[in-house]
Amino acid sequence: MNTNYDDFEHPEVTVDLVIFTVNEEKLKALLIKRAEMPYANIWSIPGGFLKKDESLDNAAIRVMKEKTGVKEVYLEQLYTFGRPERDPRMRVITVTYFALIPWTSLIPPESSKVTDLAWLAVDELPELAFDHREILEYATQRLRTKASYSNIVYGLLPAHFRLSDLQNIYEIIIARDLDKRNFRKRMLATGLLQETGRKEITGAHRPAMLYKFKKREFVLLD
Amino acid sequence: MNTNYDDFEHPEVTVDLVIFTVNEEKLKALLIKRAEMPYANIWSIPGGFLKKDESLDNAAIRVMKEKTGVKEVYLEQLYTFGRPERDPRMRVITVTYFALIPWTSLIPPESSKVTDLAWLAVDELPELAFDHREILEYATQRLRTKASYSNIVYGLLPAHFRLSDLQNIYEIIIARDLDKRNFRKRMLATGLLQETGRKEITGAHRPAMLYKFKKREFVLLD
DNA sequence: CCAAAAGTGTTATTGATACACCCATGC
DNA sequence: GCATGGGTGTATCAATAACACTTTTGG
Repeated sequence: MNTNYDDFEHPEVTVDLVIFTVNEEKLKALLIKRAEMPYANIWSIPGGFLKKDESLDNAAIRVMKEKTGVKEVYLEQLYTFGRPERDPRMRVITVTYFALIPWTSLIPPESSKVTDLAWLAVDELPELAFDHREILEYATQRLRTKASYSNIVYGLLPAHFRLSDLQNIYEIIIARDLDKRNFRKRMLATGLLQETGRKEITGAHRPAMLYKFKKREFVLLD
Repeated sequence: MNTNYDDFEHPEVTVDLVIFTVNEEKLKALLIKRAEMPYANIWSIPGGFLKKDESLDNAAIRVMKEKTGVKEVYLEQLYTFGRPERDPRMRVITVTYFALIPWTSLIPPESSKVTDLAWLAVDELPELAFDHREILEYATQRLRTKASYSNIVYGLLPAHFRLSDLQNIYEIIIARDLDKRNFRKRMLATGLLQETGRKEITGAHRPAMLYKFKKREFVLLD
């Protein structure tokens, strides 16, 4: 390491989050309308400055708590962006995370009447502040890729769900229809699912078996 | 974003690299023996402070140039580590990269007579400074995973190589023997390889066809 | 002619895909 | 009794895994 500190300056470090959910048959991300310059009134992804003595993961957890009412979340570091001109005010390095939360855990759903927080569909995005579009597209890509070979979609589902809910989430994320019989066969064959015996009682049709994932890795908030 | 700067401090940002090569049938990483406290005389991975107006990628490229004589390198951002106590002197966030270079591109092989730079086998590591063991293990894991579903091992091979060289590299990385016929069949079936017609002329045996990868993604240094 | 690495095919198994009808329930 | 979503099996195809001998060369 170089110890000639004169050649260097300390950049700011922020942690920004791409928080996904699925609702109304769409993959959506939580966005915040900025109040101040630069990019006043432009949508941005939630974030905050890294605090002294706070780990990166804890900063991400803090931002999650500040912006959503959820109790647990699937959270994973995504990528670190640091183009010198990405913030016009000063040098800012941002460590980004992506998070998955089930729509059903949002309290109240479509939280309160704040107009500066919104869940927007990732394929119908408005202009975004800074390099947040690049970040969001990178996160979306990662989610799509990872969903195809792992079971992280549990982060988008409530604890108990029907196989048709699970299939629905997959179809929305990978933007392709799946065959019902093959899907169910494959999912049950993984051994990751467990019947929970109970049956839900919604509409005028046969009630479905509810399942849960045997293992889920969440970060607990509080 | 929070604009109350009093709660925050600017951490240092460094870029650290795990530089891999394969030599003597082993996966090795480039390490540097630290001269100064803390961790004086302890091995560490190469790195440096991020400079003003320098992108993260460019910082990684700069460190590569400083420590190796190679002209091109496979380079990919790995993960960002930021535990508050990871450096006893001050708060340091490190953005890590992993790099792959072919042993044959090192000039001179086992560069010069410096004793503070060494290529050490990743499964026989000494004590490492800071959290560098964690970083190196994370990088090794990522290399192993990625090698199993992509063709990034081209970064460890010279431009022209024999199929047996390629198989050898894979076997070293995934630490498992592969069937020669299946391996060759599968590799040729990908369509990523191209015969280069020429035949090498080493020992007392049938000369091998040399191949090259049709596409390789390198960062060029200089 | 011997040593050393290059090169080459077939069979069995496993996983992925395509595809259509009956079931349980509420109204 | 009808509308709604729940639930099930088989046949084909593609990919993977197991397995052993002949060829070309230098010395």
